[in-house]
Amino acid sequence: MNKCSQCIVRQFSSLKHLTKEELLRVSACKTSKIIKKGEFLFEEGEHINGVFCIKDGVCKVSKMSENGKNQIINLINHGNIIGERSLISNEVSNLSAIALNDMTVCFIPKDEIMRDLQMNAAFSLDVLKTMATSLKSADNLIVDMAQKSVKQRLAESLLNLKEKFGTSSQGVIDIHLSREDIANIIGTATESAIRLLSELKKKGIIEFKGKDIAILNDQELEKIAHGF
Amino acid sequence: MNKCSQCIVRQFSSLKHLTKEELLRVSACKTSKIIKKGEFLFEEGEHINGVFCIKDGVCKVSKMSENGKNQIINLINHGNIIGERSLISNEVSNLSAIALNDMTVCFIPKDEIMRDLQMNAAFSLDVLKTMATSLKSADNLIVDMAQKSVKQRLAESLLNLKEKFGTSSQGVIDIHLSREDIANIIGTATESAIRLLSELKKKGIIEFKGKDIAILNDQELEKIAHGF
DNA sequence: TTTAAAATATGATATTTGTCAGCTTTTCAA
DNA sequence: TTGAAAAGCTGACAAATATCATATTTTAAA
Repeated sequence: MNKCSQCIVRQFSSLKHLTKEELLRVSACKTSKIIKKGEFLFEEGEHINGVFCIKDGVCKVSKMSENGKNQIINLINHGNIIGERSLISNEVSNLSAIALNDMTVCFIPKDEIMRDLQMNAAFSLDVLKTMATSLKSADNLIVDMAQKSVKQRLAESLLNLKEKFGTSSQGVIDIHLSREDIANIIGTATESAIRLLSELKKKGIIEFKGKDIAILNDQELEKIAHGF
Repeated sequence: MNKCSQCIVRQFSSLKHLTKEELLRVSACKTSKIIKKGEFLFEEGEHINGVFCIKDGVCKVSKMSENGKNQIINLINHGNIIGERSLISNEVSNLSAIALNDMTVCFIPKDEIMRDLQMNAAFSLDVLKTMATSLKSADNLIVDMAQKSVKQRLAESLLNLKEKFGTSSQGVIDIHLSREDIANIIGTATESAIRLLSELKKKGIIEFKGKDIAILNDQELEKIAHGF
């Protein structure tokens, strides 16, 4: 079994504040899992009872609206932790997490995390800080959703994806999303997303072949995103 | 000077987890302020350097979008605390807070709160819980903004306002908002908000005279909010 | 490999929402 | 008290977006 002390998640998450002894305990009680592309990490309404450390892969975090449409709230990359909120608020999850590609994750049971939260102030403060940052992005997203046009949101999302996942040698953004997923990120109909992507392509601002998308003109895309 | 131990804010916020000694220290270093209707509690980009306890009054928490339109993210009632996020993330505020009526607030400087966060695990865990809850509502708001129509959002907002602020004897919701503020809550143009309010009035679902708004038919409004 | 299902694409059209203009009512300070 | 400014209201129209229909391409299972 792999040790948590060596894990990528430890480097990038609040877990870096755990002591050696705490890490050993976590190592001892964690379970490892492979989640295949398209499978649920967890579902809306589910008791999670712990947190997931993402060692490899990416998942989309989404929520069903009352209209029956899915909204993707966030994409979570390897190195990150997910599920800590429901654990802290002690409620069933209000979100679903679905693997976008094959994932390797570890599951740490609730009791261990809660114990560390209570005993280790540095850890607890760092989790607090992470949540404060999440709240800030959530606020920004609320404003964007409420006030920006679909075109602006698409432009911004493409830039965010490039920033978050990087690009391959050819400038292709390193994440493969269906048109439906893109639409569900920006909060629009799939057809609208497709149309606007085609429009950006026609204008030479982006290029794509299937799910391989490359941004050719970042500046122009930023202009659109910021409303000039 | 009033003691924090008697304060309404203590009853309803995480401060209830502070010990007697901690409360005394807070009492000693806090400053009291009157904020008049329309004045800023704090502004976007400002270093807050502490938290505000709202003893009386209501403020709107908003953010300017890049399009130059204001979005109201939340309304904060007396008994609550505001400003803890920027304090925790150690950044300038990304939000503005403006008094909707005359307010009485106390300001607790950053150092005192940070000290309590580090020393008092129960307090820190409760702040964590509060933030987890805020994140959940933020997620819900993102989904609503992205997926619901303006009409749905208006219906939902009216129900939320009634729930949050209660009603007077005549069924009038106990908060006075301008049409512009209502529009900025639901994320639409003022004219659209006015039009939809008129429509609801014409259908007998709500009644209003100026800023006095009463819901006559909660069920029907819920149907609209939930998309039936 | 074949083939059915899913994803992508595009046109036509309907609906929603925003914008602009002009008018009335309310508010508030001189 | 009054008059200017702000807020509220409504109509006409424009722009953005959703929906429906249908065709094409891609994917994946048999």
